[in-house]
Amino acid sequence: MSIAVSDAEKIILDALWIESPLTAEQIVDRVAAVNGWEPTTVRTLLNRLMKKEAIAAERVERKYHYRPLIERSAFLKSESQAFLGRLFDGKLASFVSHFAEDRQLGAKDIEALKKLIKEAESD
Amino acid sequence: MSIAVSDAEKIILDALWIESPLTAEQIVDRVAAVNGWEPTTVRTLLNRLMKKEAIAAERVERKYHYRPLIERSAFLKSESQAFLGRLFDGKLASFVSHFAEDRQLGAKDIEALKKLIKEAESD
DNA sequence: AGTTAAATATTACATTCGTAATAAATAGAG
DNA sequence: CTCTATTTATTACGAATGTAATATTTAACT
Repeated sequence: MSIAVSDAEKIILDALWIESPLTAEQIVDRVAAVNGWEPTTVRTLLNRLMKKEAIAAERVERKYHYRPLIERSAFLKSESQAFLGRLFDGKLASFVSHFAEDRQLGAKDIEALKKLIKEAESD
Repeated sequence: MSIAVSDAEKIILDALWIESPLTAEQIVDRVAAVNGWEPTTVRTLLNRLMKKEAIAAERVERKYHYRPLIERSAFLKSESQAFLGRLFDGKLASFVSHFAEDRQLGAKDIEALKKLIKEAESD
């Protein structure tokens, strides 16, 4: 199975998926204030992601330049599968069905879904 | 926000959502072997769920009879929202879209989605 | 009433996670 | 060459989780 990335770690990855490589300092700038974190917290998360081999770093003079080793789409895929497996027997349809029963399906969702279905059918 | 239920605890809840009330012993019978758990592990999980007020128990002579306090559908709803929020900006369509891009959208899913859309539009 | 068996309650212990503080290394300033 | 500032590395610590072992209570048997 894939690498386990915690919620806090995912915030770091998000920054790197938007842009990479980034130095620790740049990552601090992008995520610390928003999440109410101290810079050291960000460093800890970077180190944990390194240990998990979810990111890699290259030393350029004094500083490390970090980049993701796992792809965003692969991550989303595995997280989605884990979610559906855990709660909906792995079936997307079950999930959407539950969603609909609960009236969480808004007009906008319906429009978006229609479009997706059309696309999926056309190719 | 809702009660935080861990993965292991959810397995206990699943058993109680299928049938309740159940005694600790009955729950052990239903989940211990399948998950490779000792009976004491099941007791621990029951106690934790009690503390979280996710389940309740009534003592009948020597034994407790457990029943869920949170509903399955409410649990699924909150977990679904947490999932979508964490990974897809809270948008169902984004999730499905990612699914489609990844070609994980099967014919059956499409059928189910169409049906749901029809239902959602009709009422 | 004392002993045992069954059930519940308490305690344990390693890992992961969130959240950092502190220590060490090293490049540049003087 | 020594001091300082910057950057990285190590250590910390409580809560939650997975996974149980042990202790206590209590009903029932002798």
